[in-house]
Amino acid sequence: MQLSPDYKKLLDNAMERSGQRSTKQREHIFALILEKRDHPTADEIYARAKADMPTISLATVYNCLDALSESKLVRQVNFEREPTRYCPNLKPHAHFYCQESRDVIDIELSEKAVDELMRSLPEGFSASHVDITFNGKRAK
Amino acid sequence: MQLSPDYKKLLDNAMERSGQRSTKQREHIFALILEKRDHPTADEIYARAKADMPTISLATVYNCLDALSESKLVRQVNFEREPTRYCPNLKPHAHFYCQESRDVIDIELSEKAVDELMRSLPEGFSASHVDITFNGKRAK
DNA sequence: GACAATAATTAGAATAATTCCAATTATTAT
DNA sequence: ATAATAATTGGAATTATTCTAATTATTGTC
Repeated sequence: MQLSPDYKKLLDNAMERSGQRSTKQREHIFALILEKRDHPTADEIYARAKADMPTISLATVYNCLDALSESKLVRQVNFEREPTRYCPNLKPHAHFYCQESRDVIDIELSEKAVDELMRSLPEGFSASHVDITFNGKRAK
Repeated sequence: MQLSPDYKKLLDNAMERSGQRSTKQREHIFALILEKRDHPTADEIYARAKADMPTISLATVYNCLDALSESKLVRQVNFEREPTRYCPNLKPHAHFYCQESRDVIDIELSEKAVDELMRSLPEGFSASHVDITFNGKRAK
């Protein structure tokens, strides 16, 4: 699990911007999430992380995920009564949650759709981001 | 806490449709959620429920909330690392989550916005419902 | 209205997800 | 190299939710 120079720089900058440090563990977790973009939970990330970094602790995984979320390199995604999942797709997008398989799929959104949605916000509300989850089944 | 005849009928029908029974506890919980529409958690609902029904148990609260969710009388709403909250607003709407106060406010959506969003779903995906959460701050 | 069948309720134990803690180690700035 | 600060670690603690087994309520049938 190796972070490309570009992503390494992205991480370093993001950590700096948010007043946090860029550590081996944070690099490793970030690389891991970027590698297999399947919206893993903290536990799954912990399991994967230990393969290359056997001494990492679950508390550190949570800490790294917090650091990455805070600096906006990953997004937290929540589904009904499921543990939080993590997503490194930084483009505006929605999630489709398949109620059968529990798989999560990124759904691209048109600018128009996002615009129209933002227009729904009344005066006095300002949103930093909007989470959109489609719930349903994927046709076979 | 008394359910109006109309809502009582709504509950009875919904329970019947979903093959569940209409009980005192379910009525009480439903009435409670309808009364103060502030998106309470299961714990908050438990606390409120005990005022009029001191012997109700937390397990029953969860059971009632499941029954109500299953029959589509209330919606479950999830925010980042917060316990599930419950919402009795059945009209299509989004939620605004104020990151300062942790308040949740219902946001009405235009048909156009919902349409445009639904159009974003590629072939082969069919959504039964879509959850939309704006995250941000409410201007003073 | 009594009865059997079934489902819901209850209290408490169990589990799952996340956070906290105090000691150690790593990173950063000087 | 040093001091200051932040991150990591393992384990304990906490929080949210689910499970369990015994009791009670509801429903449909006679």
